[in-house]
Amino acid sequence: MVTIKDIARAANVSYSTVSKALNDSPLVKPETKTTILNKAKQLGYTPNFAAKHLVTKRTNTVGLVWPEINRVALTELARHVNKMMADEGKNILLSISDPTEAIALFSRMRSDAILLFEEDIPQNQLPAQLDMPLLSYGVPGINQFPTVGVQHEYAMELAVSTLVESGYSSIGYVGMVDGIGRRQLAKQTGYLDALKKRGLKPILIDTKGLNSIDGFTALSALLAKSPLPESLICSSYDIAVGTVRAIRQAGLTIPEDVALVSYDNIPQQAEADVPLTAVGVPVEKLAKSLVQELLRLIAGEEGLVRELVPELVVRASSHISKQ
Amino acid sequence: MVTIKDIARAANVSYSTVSKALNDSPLVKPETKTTILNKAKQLGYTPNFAAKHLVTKRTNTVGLVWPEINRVALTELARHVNKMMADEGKNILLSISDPTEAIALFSRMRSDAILLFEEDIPQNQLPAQLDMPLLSYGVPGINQFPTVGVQHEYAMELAVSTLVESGYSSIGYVGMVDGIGRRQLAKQTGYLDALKKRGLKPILIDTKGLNSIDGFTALSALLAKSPLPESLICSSYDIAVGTVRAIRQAGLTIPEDVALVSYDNIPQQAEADVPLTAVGVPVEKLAKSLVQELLRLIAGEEGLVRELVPELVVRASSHISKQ
DNA sequence: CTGAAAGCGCTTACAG
DNA sequence: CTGAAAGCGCTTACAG
Repeated sequence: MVTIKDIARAANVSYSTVSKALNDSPLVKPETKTTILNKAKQLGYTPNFAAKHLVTKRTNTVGLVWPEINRVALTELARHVNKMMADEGKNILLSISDPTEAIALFSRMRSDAILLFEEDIPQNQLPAQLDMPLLSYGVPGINQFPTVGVQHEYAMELAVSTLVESGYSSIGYVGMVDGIGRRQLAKQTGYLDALKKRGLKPILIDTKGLNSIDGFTALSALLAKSPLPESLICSSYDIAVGTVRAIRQAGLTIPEDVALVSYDNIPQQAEADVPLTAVGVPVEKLAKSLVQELLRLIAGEEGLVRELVPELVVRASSHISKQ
Repeated sequence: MVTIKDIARAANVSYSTVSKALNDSPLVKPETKTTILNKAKQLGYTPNFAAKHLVTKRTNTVGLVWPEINRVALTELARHVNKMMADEGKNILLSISDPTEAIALFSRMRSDAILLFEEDIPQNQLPAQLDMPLLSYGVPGINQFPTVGVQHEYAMELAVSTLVESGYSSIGYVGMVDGIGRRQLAKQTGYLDALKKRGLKPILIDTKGLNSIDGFTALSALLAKSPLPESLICSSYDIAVGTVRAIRQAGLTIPEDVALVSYDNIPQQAEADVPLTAVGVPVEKLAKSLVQELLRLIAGEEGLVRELVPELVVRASSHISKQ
């Protein structure tokens, strides 16, 4: 591989001058700079990350630990974070290995920071001393590192409240009910609390899975044996997609026959078969918050636990058109 | 961060001895080794990848370029490759950036090799000179780097042939028909050729997408207006999942009312609602082949273009139980 | 068996 | 503006 020494030789300067030119230092004469840059391109020079890192102590790399790589909303979030970090000159590198191994890897690589999409890593599964900031996206409480989370309970309160204001008192919840994963559990709890507070009867529809097809299957089964509630809250975008299909399949109309509010504030909700009313922290805000926290942590500032406030976006699916 | 010099100081030896001990060199006395290893653990030492790489010229890292991160079968493949490379002491690092950027990143990082899951990168979008082996998983032909591919056409021949042998002459194809992506196109071509060869009439059912829900929607729409073909070939596991649901939803039985063969040879096929007959290169074989090629390339051997031979696994979905 | 020395490819004070 | 020197954290011949 070509190094700055090769360029130096080709351009007839010292390699420290090459280094400065490559880093666009004002200390080098414009003409020299041009010559050097040309030679570099001509030789097909690619800077050596490792060597640079060794002296600068920065890798400009953030490790993302995400063994699952699934869910539309999480993928969307990863995409935004990747893009926004790139704009800051930081590269996201993803590992799908077990969290413990992935963290060890990023530690050896001296990533500037680690971002955890895996929510359920107890403190004791972490290396005893990790000289590296770590940020978790998830539900605070299970461990004590900095976390960006979402007020899932409040999101459900918003969802229930908009339906109640529209006159609904029969409100079902479509989601994975057996509480695998703290995020799912928090949503469900929020729903139950919001109904209880209003003296309404909860109707839990268990999807037994998190894919759109699971939402579809649960709703189809329900439709086959009993009428639907007047309105439904879907626990995620994926679930909502399946739910909508099942409802339309049965010849029912949204929102006329059943109103629907979906979790996950992502643009895809607007492009569903029926534009979906959604609650959740807008994915751009979530990504921005993660990126800001990451940058703060990298800058050596104190880690925080933050919970972001969900927002409600009303679209056709929860709004009954008067005719 | 603690370095080998810190350990040397703590263990009262030179840091070159520490280096040897850490690498389990036979040149260092067992007792000294033990002392050093203990001190290292005690101090929470993590080796610095960059420094090591700088001298050894190896990063033991393979970059995976996969902007999409979707599809069950691809995720399954990534998981297998990740695991098998880990067993070889190599770490897979995934980038979801644009392929060009991702490749540039892995180039600066001096990955030992790059694996492309993105199939459609023309040669001219690559850096002029990439001093690094690159392996593509996909359809050979669009570029000229080493490729591991699948004989999609033969897979479809297998699928059609097993159905024909079971007595079917009405065989539909469920998939994304407008040819986005060369993998999809190859499957479709294989199907059309296999039918043509037998003088059978092709029936293309366009899913207009690659998610399970797209398969479901396409089948539902079809069921609503006309009877199904006697048998169907689904272009992927995701599509098959949706297809099966739609068929059962309509009160039909597999394989009695419609026989089904699915693409993608992954264990998940056996666990579908109906165990699915599947064609494709078994995912472990595919992963093994990718890993072997990668290791060969890393060892400096010549790059090849290989196409693997799909296999047929017969399960209940294509087998009519005589009663 | 142990240690001193050179060097991997860079950046960055420091002289000139 | 340019270059020589030191040093980042390691490995690996080479002496002892």
